[in-house]
Amino acid sequence: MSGRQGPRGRPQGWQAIRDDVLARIRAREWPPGAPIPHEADLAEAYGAARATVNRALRALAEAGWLDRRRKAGTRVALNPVRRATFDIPVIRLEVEGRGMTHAHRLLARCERPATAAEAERLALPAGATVLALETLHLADDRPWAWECRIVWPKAAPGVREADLTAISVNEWLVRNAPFSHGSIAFSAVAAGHEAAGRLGCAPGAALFAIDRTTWAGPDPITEVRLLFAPGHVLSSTI
Amino acid sequence: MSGRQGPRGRPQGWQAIRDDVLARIRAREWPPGAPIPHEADLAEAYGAARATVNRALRALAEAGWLDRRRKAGTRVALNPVRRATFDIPVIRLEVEGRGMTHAHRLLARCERPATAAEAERLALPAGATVLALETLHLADDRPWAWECRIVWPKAAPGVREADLTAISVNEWLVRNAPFSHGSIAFSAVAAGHEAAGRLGCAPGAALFAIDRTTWAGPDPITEVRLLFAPGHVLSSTI
DNA sequence: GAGTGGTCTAGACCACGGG
DNA sequence: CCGTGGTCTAGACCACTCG
Repeated sequence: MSGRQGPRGRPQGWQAIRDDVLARIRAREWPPGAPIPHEADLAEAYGAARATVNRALRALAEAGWLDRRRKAGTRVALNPVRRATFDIPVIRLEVEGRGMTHAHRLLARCERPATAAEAERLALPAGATVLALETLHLADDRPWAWECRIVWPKAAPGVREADLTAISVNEWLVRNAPFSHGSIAFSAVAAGHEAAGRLGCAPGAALFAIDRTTWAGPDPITEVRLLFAPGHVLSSTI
Repeated sequence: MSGRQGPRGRPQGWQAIRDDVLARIRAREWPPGAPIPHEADLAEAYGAARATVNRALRALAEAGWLDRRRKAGTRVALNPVRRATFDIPVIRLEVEGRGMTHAHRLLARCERPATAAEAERLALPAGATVLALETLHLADDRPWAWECRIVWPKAAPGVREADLTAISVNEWLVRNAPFSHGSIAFSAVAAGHEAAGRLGCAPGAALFAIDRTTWAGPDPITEVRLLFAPGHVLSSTI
């Protein structure tokens, strides 16, 4: 996403228009809530085609700076909602990306009927059998994250036969069971006795938690809770 | 981002192409790492202009499904990195969006020289004076989040004169000091005695923390730590 | 060097939704 | 109703980068 650049690294084309419009918003030339000129007018002003202006304004709208509506026109967003985006990599790559060595241990693996609560959350048929897995991820031989997961084998064909000691479930699913959508939630929880034992920390320690559920169309693939060892930080730029 | 829809809600145009390509990726017709046909070929196959195919493929590349490089062509991404995006709204709107009433209390406000650590993190000139603020956000009269912040008035002109009891610093800055970039980090921390007192929880309770620093070009605007009352969950869809 | 994606243009049609 | 943004087309030039 570098974009065309001029002699001194200054963007050209639609990116130049985007930057100029953004500069005017920042300079309060077009204050929050105010309408900005129509695409056609801007196109003439910039000496560009309307499609080029459209490209620039669309980028600003996607970034939250503009509100665009047919007929109503384009306005500077009242509450410049900023979005933070996080990549969700395979845990192994996340660990390796921090310069550490990753390993994992499959602590438990069993097939059992889904509990009533699980069946409801995942819209599973009554009495469905799920694969329950517990994995400990290590970074440089120290506990990194404790992963508790259930998988619906119907939506992840082959998972029963996979050697999940060689490749972590996490990675197997990423490669073999692409999902269409899902939900993710971040929170802070106190370590229970079991988590404390797995992660080698004191009971009650503050742990960063990620809960994630993924679907392939109407079928649930997996539901997982990740508890990270104390001190874990998830960061990004905005 | 609704898109043109056909008779039964099926996307048309570039979105139809995007969905079809995505379906083929999911169906392993084009497995991870494999090249997909050139834009020109796809345009002919779909009976569309190349620009339309380009729009579809660009959307898939932005979403992480495809890797595109000039000359090398377009390939299915090897590690389908998924991104989670979170909106960062004004706290008041976040609270109200959950159906509660928001209020805030300015607990402390003082101007003081930046500490050495702050000056280094924020690249402030030696001896710079910052505005230090402490705010408690309430939802339905119960503690919601405790906000500790420093602001560099030079980058937020007018903040000294603002009545921060009427409008929270958070909101004032969003409206009056747009930032160009910044960093954000999520973590879990144990409540100290002060935080426990502010948030009305037990010392040592697991709290969800957000640390954020924002800049206007080369100038730092503000650095803030938000500690949320126990049980806070940040969720999103992917 | 040459192939591929990135972008621009000029013109056109159309869906949406404010008034 | 009808203005505005959303999208499509056909053709063109160009930047990047692989071989």
